[in-house]
Amino acid sequence: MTPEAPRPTQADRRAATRVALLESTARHLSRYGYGNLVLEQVAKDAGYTRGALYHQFKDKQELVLATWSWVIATMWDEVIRPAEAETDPVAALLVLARGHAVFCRRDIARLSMVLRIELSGQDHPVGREVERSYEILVGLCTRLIAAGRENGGIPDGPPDRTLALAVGGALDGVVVAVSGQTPHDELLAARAVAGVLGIRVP
Amino acid sequence: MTPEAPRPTQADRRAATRVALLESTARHLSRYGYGNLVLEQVAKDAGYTRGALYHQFKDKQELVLATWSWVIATMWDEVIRPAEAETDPVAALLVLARGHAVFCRRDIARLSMVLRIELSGQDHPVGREVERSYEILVGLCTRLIAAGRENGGIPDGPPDRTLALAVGGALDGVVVAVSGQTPHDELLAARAVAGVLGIRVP
DNA sequence: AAGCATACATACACGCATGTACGTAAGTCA
DNA sequence: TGACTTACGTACATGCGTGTATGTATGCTT
Repeated sequence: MTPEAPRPTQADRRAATRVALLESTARHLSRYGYGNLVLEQVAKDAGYTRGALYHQFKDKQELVLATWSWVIATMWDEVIRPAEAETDPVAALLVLARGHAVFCRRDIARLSMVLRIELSGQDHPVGREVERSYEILVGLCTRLIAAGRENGGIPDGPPDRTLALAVGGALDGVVVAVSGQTPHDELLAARAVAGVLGIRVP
Repeated sequence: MTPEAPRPTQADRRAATRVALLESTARHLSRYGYGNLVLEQVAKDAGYTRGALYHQFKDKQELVLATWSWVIATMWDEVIRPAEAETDPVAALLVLARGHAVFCRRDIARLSMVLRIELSGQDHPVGREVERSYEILVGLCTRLIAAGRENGGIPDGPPDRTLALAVGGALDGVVVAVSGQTPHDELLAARAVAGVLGIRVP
């Protein structure tokens, strides 16, 4: 028995509908992108109307930003943190690859790529936020690659940052292409990353 | 001196306008996708108005389909044909990777990925056509992989087709991520493909 | 050179999605 | 229990993009 009251309070209702709307937004966003996202469909898919949506979120932009933060937070817990726990940089990068593949087995798989593809280079708040998150990830990869090179685990070649961008791209690309094809997705993601890094395939 | 008349005829004008519109469409499509494609911007960027555009193309859909065919034809000549000329399947796949990277140095780099991401799974004529083209490419990769496995050049692992999908995804992902970063793009594309295939990195 | 066709521009009608204003029912607290 | 707030639905206004109808100038034909 949870410490929550058996009879749901208003705050509970609010939170529940919020999560439903965020999940629905993530699904639709990953399928249709930002521009083609239709709020009526989002609300309907969550079991509500646009009224509920506009009651909880100021506008489309805020809804999407909230969804993005929500997804990123989840991804951070399930993918980034385990990778950071590794001591060896190459191991960390491979854990990242496998974790991302597993993380993307959900319906929200393509969300990150869709938003980056659609809004990168645009002067859009959502695009800026997405790029900011991605920049952090690329920074992490860049540092791991630099460490791996000092370590001797990663051979010389293109600049660290270029390599990091390629790692991210290959990873996203593979995962989107074979999304859900358990268990090959994990292996192939790891292989793609290893290949880009120039190390022996695992 | 070309065999063409020095004074441009109407057919010449029409063809020139058509190419200008197709090029502009490819650029805008690759940046904004299909849904966010604004025909007034496309026409303006080509130096015309929507009037010219609707004079040459029935509607938005036909314009995009024409642009797609045009891009695919170019890609076929510059990427697929050279790859098919190789006798060794692994060599062919690596030529494909490098060729795609070079091909995507243009502004139209992300076009294929953008359209696939946005329209795949939709019941959209453009989406169907894009998937059809992509399917041919995946089929080619699948056959090359099967040959490479009989050959002994590619180790066993995930099904041929799954591997082909991963190859395509990794390739697109890398190329979009490091697009234009000559000469690293070529190397990294080849490495990603090799990694996915499970062969020693080139 | 006159008449017709072509290439392109301009102006208008329509649909669709967003955002907002308002209405209603249920929950909360005195 | 009654006043007030919260959660959500409904209805309307606005903007934007597409498609179409019409206008104009230039190139072709006889």
